[in-house]
Amino acid sequence: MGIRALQKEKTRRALVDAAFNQLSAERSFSSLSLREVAREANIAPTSFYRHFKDMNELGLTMVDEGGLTLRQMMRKGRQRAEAGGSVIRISVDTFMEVLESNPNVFRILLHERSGTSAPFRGAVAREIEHFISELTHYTESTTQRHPALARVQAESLVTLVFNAGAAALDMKRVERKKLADQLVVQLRMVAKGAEALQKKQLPKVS
Amino acid sequence: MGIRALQKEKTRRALVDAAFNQLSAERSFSSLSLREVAREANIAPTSFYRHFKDMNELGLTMVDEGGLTLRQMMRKGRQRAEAGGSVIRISVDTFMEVLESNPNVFRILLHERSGTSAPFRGAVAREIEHFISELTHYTESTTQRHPALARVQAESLVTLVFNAGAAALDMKRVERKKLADQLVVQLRMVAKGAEALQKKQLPKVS
DNA sequence: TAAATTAGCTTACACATGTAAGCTCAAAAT
DNA sequence: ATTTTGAGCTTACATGTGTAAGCTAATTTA
Repeated sequence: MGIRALQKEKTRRALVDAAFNQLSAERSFSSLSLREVAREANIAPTSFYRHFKDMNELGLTMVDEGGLTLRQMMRKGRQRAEAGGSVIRISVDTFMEVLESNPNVFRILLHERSGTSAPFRGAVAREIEHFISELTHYTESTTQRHPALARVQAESLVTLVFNAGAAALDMKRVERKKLADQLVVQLRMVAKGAEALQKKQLPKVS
Repeated sequence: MGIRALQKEKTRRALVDAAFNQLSAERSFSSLSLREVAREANIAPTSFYRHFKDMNELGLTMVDEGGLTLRQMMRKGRQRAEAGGSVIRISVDTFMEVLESNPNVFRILLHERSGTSAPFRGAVAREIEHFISELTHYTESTTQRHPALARVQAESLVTLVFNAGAAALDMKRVERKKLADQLVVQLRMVAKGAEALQKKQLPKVS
């Protein structure tokens, strides 16, 4: 990589990081202006265009990058669970830790999921689909769950986790701990329910 | 009511309606400008202030009004269910009908729930709390569910319904029908799971 | 009937935005 | 060694914004 391409990559990262750093509970991506991001990254507004066609392109990059980050960290958490213990409990704890250390990564997914840009909603939906898909396969491989049911179960779980994540963003540590406990109950409830539905549909086995 | 107060009320309604009508998949409340809303309502921009302190006040009014509308329609649906049939099925169908005829009422709740204004998030949270509360009481009165469990169950149900509603907004009738069916399965799953957890915690009864 | 109130108007201002045009000068290619 | 490329810059412009100041005219109150 030439010295030139290297510097370009560095500036591009500065732009992405600047955008992520400007996100907060009070500030969504769509409320950021090109000029603000450029200012934070220490480049002239018009230089922005050397890296992204427009703000949308930057935002979509952030969604992709964010989804990837989140999935990687959740996978790490699942590995932790292989050593023993409740997968649900450990996954929830991992999720909450990720949320605490990377709130803005989760924020952009959360906000743009119900945002006003169809491309953004699509990008977030794709990321969530990855979560659901991974979880479906995990469930199929660790239980005797019927594929279609495993899928519905995974969708429910991911929905509940994301919803709790959204609530957690507004909370302090102590409340968050309580929320995590409630989430664990919710997830166990879904798991139990899926089990029950499975038995109902396949009574011949018992 | 004097002829003057009457006209004022009429203009106020025109403002609220104008704002609701400008909402769409591509347009959130926070992206509306005071001038746009005033234009749509056929008044001068500065006259807006005769009715609302600022755009936030208009928005919070819309959230309150929207939440009320939604709850009223869901209550009507529950009455329909008293005549017989699955409460879950009928409630889901009612919800989907409401969504189809009042998409923007749901949109503002959905979007501002994860928006950038704490007051808005609070207002939406309060509306959702009403839903959860009503559903918790309903569950307690129709089953022998433990209060705390009924609450967690209701939270899960409302979360899943809202999530499905968000997805439904981007869909056409046929897809929506499929989504409704999946949602019914999810809700039954939660109900079954709650039942199972209840029996587990109170094995002495059986 | 006279005075007070007020919904809605017009005009005006300062400000932030996206982005077009065109320059510079160091790195890369020839 | 010379030419080409391109990342980043400065300047400039048109547009939409929130809202302050102050007028008008019709309703309401006294």
